[in-house]
Amino acid sequence: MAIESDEIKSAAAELLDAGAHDRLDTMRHSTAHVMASAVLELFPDAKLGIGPAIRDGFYYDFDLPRALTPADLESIEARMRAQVAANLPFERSEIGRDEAVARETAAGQPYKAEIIGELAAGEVISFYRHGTFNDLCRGPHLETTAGIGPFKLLNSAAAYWRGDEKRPMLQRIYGSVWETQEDLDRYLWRLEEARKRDHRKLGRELDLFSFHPESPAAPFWHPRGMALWRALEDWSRQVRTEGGFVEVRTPALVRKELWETSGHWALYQDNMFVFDDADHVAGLKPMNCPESMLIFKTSLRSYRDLPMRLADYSWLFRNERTGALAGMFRVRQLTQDDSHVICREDQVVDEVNLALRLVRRQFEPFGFQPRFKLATRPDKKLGTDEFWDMAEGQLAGALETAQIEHTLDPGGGAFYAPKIDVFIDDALGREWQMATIQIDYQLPQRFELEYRAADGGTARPVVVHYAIYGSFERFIGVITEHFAGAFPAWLAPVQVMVIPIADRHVEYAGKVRDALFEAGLRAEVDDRSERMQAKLRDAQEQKVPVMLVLGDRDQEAGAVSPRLRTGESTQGVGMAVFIADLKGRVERRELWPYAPEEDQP
RNA sequence: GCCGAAGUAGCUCAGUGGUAGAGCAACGGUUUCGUAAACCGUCGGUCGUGGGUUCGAGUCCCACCUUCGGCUCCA
Repeated sequence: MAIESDEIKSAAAELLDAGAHDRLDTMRHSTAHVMASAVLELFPDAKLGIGPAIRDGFYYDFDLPRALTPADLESIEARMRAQVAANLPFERSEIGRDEAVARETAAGQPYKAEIIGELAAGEVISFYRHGTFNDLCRGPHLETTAGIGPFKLLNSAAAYWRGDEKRPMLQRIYGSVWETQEDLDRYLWRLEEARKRDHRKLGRELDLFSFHPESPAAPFWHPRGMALWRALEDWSRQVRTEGGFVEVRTPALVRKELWETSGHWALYQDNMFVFDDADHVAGLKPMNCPESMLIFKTSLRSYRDLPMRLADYSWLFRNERTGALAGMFRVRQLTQDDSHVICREDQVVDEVNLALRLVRRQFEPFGFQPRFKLATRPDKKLGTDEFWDMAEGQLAGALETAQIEHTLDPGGGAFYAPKIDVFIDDALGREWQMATIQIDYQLPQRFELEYRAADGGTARPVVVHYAIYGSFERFIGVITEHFAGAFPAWLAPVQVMVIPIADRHVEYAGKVRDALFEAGLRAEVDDRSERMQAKLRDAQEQKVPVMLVLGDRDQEAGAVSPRLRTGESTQGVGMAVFIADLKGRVERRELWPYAPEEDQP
C-alpha cells in the first residue's frame, strides 16, 4: 500500500529508499521511545533496557521500583498520546563512546552504559532526542512524534536482562502500533480471535481432553479427543507405509547406560525423569532414536538391507521447566510420529528427498503448505569444515532434487548436523514450526553401527531423523486453533449427529447410526427429550460436520435429511447414497465441509 | 526455575470481614413432525490445599499446589 509522502514524513535520509515494512518498523521503534519517555515521566528513577520494534509492534524493558499494574499502562498510554499530540521532533546527535558511557552512567542508566561499552571503539554512537528524552539509538526515527499511528499498549510482563536468568529481571511492556486505525483494529481482532480459538478452551468445550493437577502438563484424552488422535495416527501410518516404513515400539523405562552411550546423560539429563529402579539408575525416555539403534544392532546388516526405515509412536517423557508448560503446546508426556531412517551415505540425498515428499503429503489434507528452511552450521559446532560442506550439500541437494523452494537460516543448525525446518501458517497467519529433518552422523558412531558393504568390508550408516506432526499433542493444539474446532469430516470426533425429530423416530435413528457404524463412520444419536431446534443448536456448537434430521418422511422412505455445519441442508436423501458420499469424503480426507472465514474488520 | 496475575457449582462469572449467589449444564416431570435455545421444578460448592489473624474469613496474612502472561524478534 502506497503512503502519501505527506502522510508520514520521513526524517532521515536513509529512509527515502525504505519500503513500507521499514517505515512501519521505524514508526514502531519511535513509539517505543515515546513509551520509554512516558515511563520516565511516571517513574523518574526507571532504568532503561532495550526497546526494539518487533513483529506487530514493539516493546521496551525497564527496571522499575515496583510491578506495573494495568492502571499504570493506561497512565503511560495517556502520556504517550500527549507526546504524539505535541508533535515533538526527533533529533539525532553523535558523540564519542567514552563520553556516551560517562553520560549514561551519570544518568543512572547502567544497562545503556553496558550496551555502549560493548560497541566497537571506532563505532559512531548516536542518540535520538524528542522532548526531554534522549536515548541511545541507532535509528532511524520518524521526523516527529506526530507521525505515530494508532497504537495500544497490550501487556506487561517480566523479562531477564538480555534473556539471561542470572541477570536482573526487568519489566517489559508490549505495545502495538499501525499506520491506520483499520490495521490496528484488524490486529486486535486477530488477538481476540486467537483467544476464542485457544485450544485449551476448545478442548474443554468439545470434550477432547482435560488436564489435572494429579499429573501436571499431561493430557487426559477423552473419547472425542482420542477419535481425533486416531484419525491423525491412521493418516500418519498410511503416509509412512507409502514411504516404505515399518513400525517398531520401544520401552519407556531405560537404564542410564543407554543414555550415556547416546549422549543424553551428559546433554539432556536436566530434561529427563530419572530414578532408581531395582538397584539401577534409569530414566524415562525423552527420545526414541537410541533404542532404534539397538534394534539395528540385533543382527548383522547387509548394504542390501538399507535403507531401514523405522517408524516409532512410543510415549516420550520430558521434564520441562515448569514455567514453559503451556496447554498442548508444551507437555511433559508426549508422542511423536517419529521416523528414523538408517541408510548408507550414498542414500542420504534420496532419503531426505523422500522425507520432504512425505512432509508435503502428510500436510496436504489439512490445507497446509509447508515452507522449508535450511539451517546451516552454527558457530559452536562439532566436526570439520569438510563434514559440514558435505552434510549441508546433501540437504541442499535433496531440496533441489525435490524442487522445493526454501530459505536459509545461516548458523541455525544443531551443533552436530545441519537440518531442514518446516513451517506452516495457520488460519490467523501465525507461523508454527512443525517438522525438522536432521541428518545424524553422531549416533551411528556412538552406537558403533555397522553394515557389511558390497566390497565385503564394513561401513558405518547414517541416520536421517524426522517427525512430521512433531508431537501429536502439539499438532492437535495447532489444528484445533487453525480450524477453530470445526474439523473437516475426516478428523471430526463426531462426524454425524443423528437427530430424531420426535421420540417415535428414535428407533429409526438407531438404525441409521448402526449403518453409519458399519461404514466405519463416527456417529451419535441425540435422543434427549428436546426439540429438534435445540438438538441442532447443540450439534452446531459442538461443530459436528453433518447433522441428520429424521422425521416421518425420512423414516417412510428409508432416507435422511442432512444439514451441514455450514448451514446448507437437503431433504430426503437415500441413506445408502448419503453414507457412500460421506464415506468417500472421509476416505479422501477432503477439507469438507468448508466455511469461508468470517469477514475481518 | 524466575517475575507478575489468577483459582468461588461441570462451564461462564457475581459476591470489599457478618446466613455463599445467578445464567447455562445436569436431574425429574410435562412437551417434542422439519433445520441454531420449549415449560415447570429439583439437585448441586470444605470458596485450590494447609496453617494463621479475628468474636467471626470466600474476603486479611503466610506456605504449598495448579493454571495464565512473559523471560533477546538484541542500541
